[in-house]
Amino acid sequence: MSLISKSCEYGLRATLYIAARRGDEYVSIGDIARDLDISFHFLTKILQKLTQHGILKSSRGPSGGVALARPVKSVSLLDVVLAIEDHELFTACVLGLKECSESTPCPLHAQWARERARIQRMFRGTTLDKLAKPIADGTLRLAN
Amino acid sequence: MSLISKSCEYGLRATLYIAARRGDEYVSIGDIARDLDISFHFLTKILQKLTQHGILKSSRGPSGGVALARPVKSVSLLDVVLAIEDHELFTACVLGLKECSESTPCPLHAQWARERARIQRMFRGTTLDKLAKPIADGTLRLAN
DNA sequence: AGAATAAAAGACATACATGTCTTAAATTGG
DNA sequence: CCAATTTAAGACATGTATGTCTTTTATTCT
Repeated sequence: MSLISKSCEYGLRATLYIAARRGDEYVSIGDIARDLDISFHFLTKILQKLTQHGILKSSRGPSGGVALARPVKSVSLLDVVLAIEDHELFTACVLGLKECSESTPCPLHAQWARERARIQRMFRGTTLDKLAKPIADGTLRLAN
Repeated sequence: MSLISKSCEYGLRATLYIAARRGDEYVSIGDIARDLDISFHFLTKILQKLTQHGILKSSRGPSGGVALARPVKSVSLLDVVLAIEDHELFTACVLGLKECSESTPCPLHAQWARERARIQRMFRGTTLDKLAKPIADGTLRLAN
């Protein structure tokens, strides 16, 4: 398996792509799909979720597209992940037990709880503005 | 998504179950499936993989079943995970890029590489013997 | 040897994620 | 108003993980 779904990967890459292009100006989904080599229609549905969650705003018609609905600095990767992924990512038992908590732990509960909390902090602590510049200037890339 | 697949969850729980029953004596897959509430035929296929990887040994016929092929102390959870899961779990890019490494990193490479290494260490450092006792005496459980 | 037991193997079915395609609705510019 | 553009919405197809069922093979016990 993988930590996050393909939908989530696409959503994160697209959001970072938008942020790297100033964020406040509309970018067409077709452009994003082409540059990031993602299926256009599939990406459209993913970005719709982000729009519905208030992370992106959209505009139809010529010169339309999607843009960030909030300041780059105020959007974390966790916001994007939670808008697309099931919330259970950071709460579910690593062994799949329904009831797994401090009081009724599975054999790996303590160790896994620590790791997933770290991962969540990693996503929460990374805001779009921190990555936008190196992406914009080509230091970091969003596609192969 | 989840960190590991259901197959992997089942494989880990079954292996821990076997370890908690001394490990060296054969346990029928039917018993494991019943106690852990896992589909019998599905579990059979998963445990076959573990047998093929030399983690379990099996015996057909009456009083047969599966048992650990090696001492409990020498089997780590990572051994089980890697026998079932794709090896890419601990190497793949979190954003799904094919080429993602120190030299050509994605925007999250550095941070994710650190986390996935920790998770791998968690699985590698946890051997069956460390969990067998608390499971055997009921302190920790493998099913709801 | 024969019957019972249990893993091995593989066909088949189901669920869900992913991907493709078509139509509708909204916006822009001439 | 009309044509072009672009998101929205939903039907449909494909792929993969998961789950079920049947048959085969090996082993044990009588």
